[in-house]
Amino acid sequence: MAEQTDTRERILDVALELFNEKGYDGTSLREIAERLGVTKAALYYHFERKEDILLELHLRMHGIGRGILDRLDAVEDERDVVAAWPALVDAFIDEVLANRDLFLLHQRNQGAFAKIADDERHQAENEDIEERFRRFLSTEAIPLDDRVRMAASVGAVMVALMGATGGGLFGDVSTTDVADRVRGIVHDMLRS
Amino acid sequence: MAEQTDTRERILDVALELFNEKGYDGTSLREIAERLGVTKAALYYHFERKEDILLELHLRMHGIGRGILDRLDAVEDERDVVAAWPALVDAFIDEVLANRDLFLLHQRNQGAFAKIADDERHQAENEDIEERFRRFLSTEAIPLDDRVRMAASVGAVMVALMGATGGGLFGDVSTTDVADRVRGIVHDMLRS
DNA sequence: GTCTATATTTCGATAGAC
DNA sequence: GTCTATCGAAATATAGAC
Repeated sequence: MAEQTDTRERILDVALELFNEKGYDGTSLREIAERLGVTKAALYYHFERKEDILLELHLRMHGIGRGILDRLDAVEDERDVVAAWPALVDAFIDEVLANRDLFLLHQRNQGAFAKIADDERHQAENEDIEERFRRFLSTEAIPLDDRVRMAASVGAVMVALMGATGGGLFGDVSTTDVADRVRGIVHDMLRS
Repeated sequence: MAEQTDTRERILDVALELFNEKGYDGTSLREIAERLGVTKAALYYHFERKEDILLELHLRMHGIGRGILDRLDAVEDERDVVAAWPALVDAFIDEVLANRDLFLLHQRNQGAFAKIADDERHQAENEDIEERFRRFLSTEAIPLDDRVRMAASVGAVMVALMGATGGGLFGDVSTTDVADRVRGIVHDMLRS
């Protein structure tokens, strides 16, 4: 069985593609249906609203971030977070490499996500991971310099690595090659 | 005179606000007009098309980036770019501090900008600054490690500094305080 | 589950009075 | 320079046959 009930999966795949190409708002259900080879109405069998497609993709992104943040929460003393950070960044890099499209979606459609953030369905389950991340970076028990370093390391990974995988930011260089260098650079950045 | 002919300026201000809140595509002219206290039709007296509002904001962003990139082009030998980079990042930080909303717009609406990039009006004058930036990072005469460091430094500034100014990423810490630390961190990052 | 309609809303844009 | 009124297009969403 299963055979073709994974139309739902195919919808999500195509939607993710198109949302990254033209943005969430700039993508119509008609376009998704056409690229998928079905009609618009078929999409409504699988998702009640267009929003729900974006929401599901958001939740997957959420699951990825949660694994990392849980490891952050597991650190007993807040001041030990700094020591734990390099390993977490490595995990983050692995996730970015494996789920680049999802991270790209999140980065490029913050406006659309902000809209559905108010939604009950969204607020119910999960606490926003960005919110949890923010709380860590507001912890006064951690020296400000370390907190800025942690935030900066995330930005460094995002720009250097995401640019390398998708846009060929560095020309014809293998992604793993760039990833290794990013790891080295970020680790250096984190030893204050 | 001048008195209220700067409705044009107010439109741009409100549009920049809304584009950052809900994205370019997610913002309707009706919303802009409402927040401004005028009607939709009034907007069309100042701008022929919705695109033109975005385009004007884009051109301002462009003017900012051009100053920095020109200094990059002024470096004779490509391999000296690495040595010149720290000073350029400092200039970049200054611009981000002074024009945070414009940088946010550019970061959050890459898709919308890509659409108008094909436009004749846009292509005429200026070559896209991101394209010029990309070309530098593809220059094989510069060691890959240095190029990744340069890209990473931009990401570090964007996340740490933009987060600090807008969202209070680090709690109640002054922006200039964060900015100084970002400078230090990025300079460290750039001495290979 | 997917289709052919079609209802409903909203958007960008224009015309013309003031 | 701003308004009211409206047009045409495109979008989301629904109804009902198959």
